[in-house]
Amino acid sequence: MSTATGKLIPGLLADFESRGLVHAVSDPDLGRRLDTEPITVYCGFDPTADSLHAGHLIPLLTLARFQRHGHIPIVVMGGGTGMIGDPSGKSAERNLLDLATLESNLEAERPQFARILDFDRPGNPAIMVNNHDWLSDLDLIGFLRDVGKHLPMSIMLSRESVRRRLESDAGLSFTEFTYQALQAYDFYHLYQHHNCRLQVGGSDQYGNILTGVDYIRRMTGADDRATALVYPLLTTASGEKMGQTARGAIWLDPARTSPFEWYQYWFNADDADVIAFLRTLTLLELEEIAAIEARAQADPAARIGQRALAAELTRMIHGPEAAEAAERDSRQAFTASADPAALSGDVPSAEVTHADLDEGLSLTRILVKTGLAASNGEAKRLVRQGGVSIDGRRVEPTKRTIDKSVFAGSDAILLAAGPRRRAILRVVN
RNA sequence: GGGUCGGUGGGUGAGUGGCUAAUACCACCAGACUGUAAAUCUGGCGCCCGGAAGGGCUACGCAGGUUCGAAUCCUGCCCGGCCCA
Repeated sequence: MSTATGKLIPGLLADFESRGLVHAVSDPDLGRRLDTEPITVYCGFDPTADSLHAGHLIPLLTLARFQRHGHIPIVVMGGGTGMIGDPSGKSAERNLLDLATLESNLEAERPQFARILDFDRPGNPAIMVNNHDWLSDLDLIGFLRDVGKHLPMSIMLSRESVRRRLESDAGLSFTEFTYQALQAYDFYHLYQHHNCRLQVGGSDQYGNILTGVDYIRRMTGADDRATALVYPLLTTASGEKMGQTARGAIWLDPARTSPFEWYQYWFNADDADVIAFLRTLTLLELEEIAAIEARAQADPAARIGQRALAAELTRMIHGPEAAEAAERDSRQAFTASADPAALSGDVPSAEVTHADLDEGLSLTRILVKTGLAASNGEAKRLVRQGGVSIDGRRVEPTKRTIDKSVFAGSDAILLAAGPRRRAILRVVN
């Protein structure tokens, strides 16, 4: 983390391996190369939303690890390829995004990258480029002659992502098929203009990246090789995509996923996942993680791993103050004698007036208003099933309304829905 | 262009005129047990109104039509698979 500028720290590939972050490497010599010279490495991101989400943490951190070891990371925003859509890992043809949307998404994500990568680091600053800048210059005939000519059809067709889609009912359009050619061209462009020698990505990208590696070799004939390094696609112990919930992705943007919710997501990680998450999703040293693991095993009920994971990730994405607040809120909101007035604004909340209270409030509406239930029906169900409590006391399944008596003189109450969701209801005037 | 098969709720995928807000599995939610974990068991899982009983609305690619009644039949269109050209 605190490395002298430009100084190379050896052992990077071994560190990746120890963390379980190496699925495949195309050059067996990569470890040595990384230890002897600074290498420029890139990873592509498709700006499909106006925020990054938890699924982007691994690629983001991968680049950060390179930078901290003295290498130069390039973030390639897929402004051009985002208009095409990568078939890898997708079961259906993707919606194409228009340029204006991509541009605004890209701008929104830029500061999120800057939280993890240092764009001003002396010696090896991170670089961000948009592949629209060069892909949009390509003309069809030039592309077919200069790029397409060097891409063997047999290899491109044999790619797992392509084959699977061709065999599926969804099919594959020429446009999507072309994606790997554009990605190959990206790599070549960066090889030429930024001296980029390595591309990293998820294992589903391996074929695409190798297409680029081959293309560069054909074009340059150089033995200064372009290389592919891919990490395994992480799933949770129950086989789910990491960072996805039934209600959708969890986001880095605090307006989409509050720091409290972000903290809670990681706090709720399964025991079976938590150590792997610490290794792959944080920059904590392996020895430190091993120490956490030992303590966690000695006392699983203390959820030491989850605490460390949630704290570390919240600090990384939202900063130390937000992390401390999330920790405090979580401790407070999940004890029986919680004081709702002491909770920060990051805990979901809603407000009612004294006049509302005098009339009597529909419990159903309050649950919806605080976001604890998505619809009135869901809220009623929740109450009927005994899943709601107020200030630590179970609400009777037959209860329909609440009045000022539940506030007992206070101006806020803590609502709980099930074991792991909390919200505050405040009275205001 | 011709033929043929298909498009169902978050996912997979049944259903081929009323018994179907729609089988099953997964995911998800709640309860019990726990540690804000896992496993297990129980219940639930479109939207609105209602304390409830119940009622209303919307939904099976899109638009029309037949019928007392359609996810199911007919016509046209859109999208996709496969075969032929």
